[in-house]
Amino acid sequence: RLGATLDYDHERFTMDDRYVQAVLTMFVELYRKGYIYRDNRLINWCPTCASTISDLEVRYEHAADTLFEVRYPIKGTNDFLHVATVRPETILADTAVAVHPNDERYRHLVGGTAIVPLVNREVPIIADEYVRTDFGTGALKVTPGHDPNDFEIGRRHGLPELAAIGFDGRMTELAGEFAGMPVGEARDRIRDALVDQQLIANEELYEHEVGHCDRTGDRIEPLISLQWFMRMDELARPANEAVRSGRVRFHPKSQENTYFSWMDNLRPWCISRQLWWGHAIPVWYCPDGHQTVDLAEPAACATCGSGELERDPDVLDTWFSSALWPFATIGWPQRDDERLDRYYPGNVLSTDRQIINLWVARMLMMGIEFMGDIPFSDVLIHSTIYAPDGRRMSKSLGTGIDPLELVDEHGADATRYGLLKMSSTQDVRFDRGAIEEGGRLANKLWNAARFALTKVGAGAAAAPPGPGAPLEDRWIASRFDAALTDLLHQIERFDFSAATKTLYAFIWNDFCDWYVELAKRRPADAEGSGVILWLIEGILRMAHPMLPFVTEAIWEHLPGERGLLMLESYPEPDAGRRDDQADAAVGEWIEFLTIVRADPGTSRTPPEWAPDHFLQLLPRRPAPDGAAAAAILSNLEGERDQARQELARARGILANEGFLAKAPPAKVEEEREKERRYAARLADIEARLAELA
RNA sequence: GGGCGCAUAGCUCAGCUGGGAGAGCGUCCGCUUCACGCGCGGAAGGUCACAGGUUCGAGCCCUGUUGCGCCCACCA
Repeated sequence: RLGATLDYDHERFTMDDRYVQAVLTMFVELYRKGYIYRDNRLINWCPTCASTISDLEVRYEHAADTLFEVRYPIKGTNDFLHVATVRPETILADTAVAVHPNDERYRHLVGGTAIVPLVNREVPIIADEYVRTDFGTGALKVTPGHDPNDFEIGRRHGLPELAAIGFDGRMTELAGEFAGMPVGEARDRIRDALVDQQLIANEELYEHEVGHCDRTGDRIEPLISLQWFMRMDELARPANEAVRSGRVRFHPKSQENTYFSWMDNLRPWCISRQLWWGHAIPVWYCPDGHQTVDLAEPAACATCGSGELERDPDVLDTWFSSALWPFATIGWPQRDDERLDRYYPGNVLSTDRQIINLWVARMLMMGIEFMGDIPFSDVLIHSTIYAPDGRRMSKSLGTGIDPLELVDEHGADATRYGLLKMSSTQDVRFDRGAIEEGGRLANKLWNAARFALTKVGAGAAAAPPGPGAPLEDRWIASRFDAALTDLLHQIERFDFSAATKTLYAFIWNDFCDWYVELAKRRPADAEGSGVILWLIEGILRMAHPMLPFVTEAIWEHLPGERGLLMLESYPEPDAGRRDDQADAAVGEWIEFLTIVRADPGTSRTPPEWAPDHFLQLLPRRPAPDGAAAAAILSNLEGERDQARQELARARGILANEGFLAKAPPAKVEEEREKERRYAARLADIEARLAELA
């Protein structure tokens, strides 16, 4: 509906057989290279999804919790070690208490034993650099099973990884009398129990950020689980380098920050998901727990030969399969598709910054790994469009706008133009006015072109203006080349908003307001009609990518046999069309006519060279009645005041010795010239005022 | 907590390496001018968030303040 020129013969769906094969191939190869492995790790668990979710799908939200200061008895003494926690329910899974190695307050306790309250488990008191001496009491309870930091500490010290909370969001058998309770309830009950035993030294309000599931909004439960992971550090290095060296460029460049800040701190990627829908993980297990990784179901276990195999029930994170989109869609891993050579690497990837890390970074890594080259050289991060009131567009808020409705209401060309005009290096609010502008421009072009074509004689052949062509013909050819040059630069810079402005100004102002108005008043002649045809062809080619439908429709009306405009080549700039003399002359005429239109009583006279059809644009002199005379007087007085202000400004600047001494000479001369000009104009106006008086 | 960005005409936004504030829409005043009233001509409208600083000169550079947005982050 938008007129996008896509290759509909090659649609690809992520679950197509060939695409599935590509995904499995990637998994198996990465596994064999040692990047993919299975491990017990702390993962982000969403209780409602009943699945792991990736770090990038965790949304942090503000939460007001209670920070408890809990007393842990120190074995063999009557002393207590105080630790701070917001999650007393995880006490049941504590396997150590940690302090900072340099913390004088606790140094004598390191190596000793603390007793975990309620469960009376004896755990070591350890020293770890991670602990902050200035937070809480400076002593940290270590719960490897339920906290990411603690998990790391636990791995460093070889601590057991216990689970007091299960995948159903309830307390496990480990929790003893609290087993089976939902986490929230358990927290209250455990707090009460601690109070009973006088083990809570303090409670205070604590505000912090807590992870929630991006989809369900559930509070994320960090749990230990056996999952598939992918090691990222080695894969990231060349992808990082590709952007660092400029082989891959982000537009705008500032978006590279997003990329680097993530790429420089990559952690293993948990790629398995406990979902019903997705690419199945190509791993089979035998009763003894050996795993066999292969593209298709193997006949027997690769380790023990057992024929009783069960497939891994998990599926892959959706972004795993997305990472190979640039090459798996055109034939990889088979090499039988010529498009693979022809279209890889591509050039521009256009996307939203939300998925720079989820998708762009991973396509770069996988492209380099499997194709040996970057998948694209330029990453265009386009604007995110917000609703007119500044809120995010979303279904639940009802703030979304359906592009198809826009196409119905304003047309596809208008919608394309409007979106291009709205585009920016930063986020924008949806502006229906931009789309309406596109609609008006399409309408204007349609009318102007059809009218101009009536001036083209039968059998005329498109030809650019020669040296002896009428002034306006040489002028418009010069302007066309300037506009085309600007437009190409703007498109190259991905500055589509500026490009719409260039196109609009050329079509509406130069072509319609001035050229057509001049051309239609001149006597018809065959030579000129070839120029008009040449010009219209050029304009249609130039505007076609932005306004494909209306330009194609006009193209159809051009004389002669022709194919589709969309198959024509794009026009190329030609400095030979530039004409300084025509630019200056018509420029002078436009300036003159603008002044005359604003003040029909002006004493200014048209330039001597102005031909007859130029003069026809002059406004008719107003009848010399009283009202008109008063209007002229008032206009003149306005002009006089303005000239006085300008003169005073120029003189003020020239009176500044610092300016005379330090400003560039050209600048100083510019101001002197202004002083002369406005002094002359002021004298002229005052003379006319005296005359009227 | 760290980082990035934005505050310019009633509205949506442009303003490149610092030299007299722009566009479109909206508003107001005129127009049956042989393409278009989705049009033509004209006009009004801005202490460029605030406070300092650098400079002959700042919307643009520096510092700070206020308000808003986004990204990243494992401080109990």
